[in-house]
Amino acid sequence: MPELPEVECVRRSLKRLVVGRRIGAVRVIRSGVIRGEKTNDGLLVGDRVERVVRHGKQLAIVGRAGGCVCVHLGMSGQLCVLPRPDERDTKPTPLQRSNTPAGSTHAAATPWPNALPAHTHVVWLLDGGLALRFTDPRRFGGLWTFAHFDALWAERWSRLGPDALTITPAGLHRRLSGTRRGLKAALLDQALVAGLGNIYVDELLFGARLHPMTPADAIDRAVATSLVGRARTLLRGAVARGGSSLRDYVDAQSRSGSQQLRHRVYGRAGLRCKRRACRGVIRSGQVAGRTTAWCPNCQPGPEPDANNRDTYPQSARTPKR
DNA sequence: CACCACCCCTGGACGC
DNA sequence: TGCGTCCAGGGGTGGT
Repeated sequence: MPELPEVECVRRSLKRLVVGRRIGAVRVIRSGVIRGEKTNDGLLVGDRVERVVRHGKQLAIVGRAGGCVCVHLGMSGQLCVLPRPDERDTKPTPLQRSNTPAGSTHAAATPWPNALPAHTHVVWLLDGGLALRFTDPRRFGGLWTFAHFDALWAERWSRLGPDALTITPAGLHRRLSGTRRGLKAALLDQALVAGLGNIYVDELLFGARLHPMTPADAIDRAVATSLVGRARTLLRGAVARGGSSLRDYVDAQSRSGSQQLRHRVYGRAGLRCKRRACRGVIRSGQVAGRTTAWCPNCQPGPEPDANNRDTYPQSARTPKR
């Protein structure tokens, strides 16, 4: 669920709360979520947070000594900064213990926060009495540790396209003209442009009045320019509203956003098009393997492949506003 | 290269 | 009320 705006909101709130703080200790509850060195060094223990960087949907917490932890929130990941419980509050009770996955080690020499919500995988203890928690029920997200920020770029972020907020019209045009895929598939491809997901691609295509199956290489320079402008407006607006909180998205201060109230097609299958002059009904179907919503009036184009099942009736049953 | 199916995983919605 | 089933979603991988 977190796409560029939500990840940017996490970055900003995280930056306010953790930059300059020292990481005193880390507790790894589920080590499987960490790829790369699972050592104290890899997880910045003993280091001080220098900055928090975002590219596309990914974050990096960079330490002063140069190491960094890349965070991908996947579908349900959260990074939350909270006051760390007092030592006297951290004595595990039977109830709290039952939340702890079997196999986790309770090396309780340090005052660990024990009253952890379910699906908490990693907890960093910061100075100033704060704790940073990584939680992710569905575990589509994860952490990648790197000795240097450059290594994160070399090994991971270089595979991504330009960030959706900084891509140039010429850059997008060139990249789109290199593929015959539909716009929906192309814009979801993080190697083409980084940061867009299912929600914002649908919203962007609606705003630009482009059908999701429009061949990407049919986009001319002028339309690419318009897409870049619309994407910036859409994404910046969403950041200003704190992102889209559909299910469980919150920023590092546990605040939810309100952009979901402005969605014009996503989650609105079966409902009336919000464009005043349009009487259309939003439909949805499978495009590029994703549930896709569009207005057939505002976004004329081919119907999806006849073999694709049309999920319209099912989606219409549960309009998410 | 393009595109597909499949997998990862859980909670929420739904049907009975 | 309670249980089974379906499904969303990003991204990686392996096959066609």
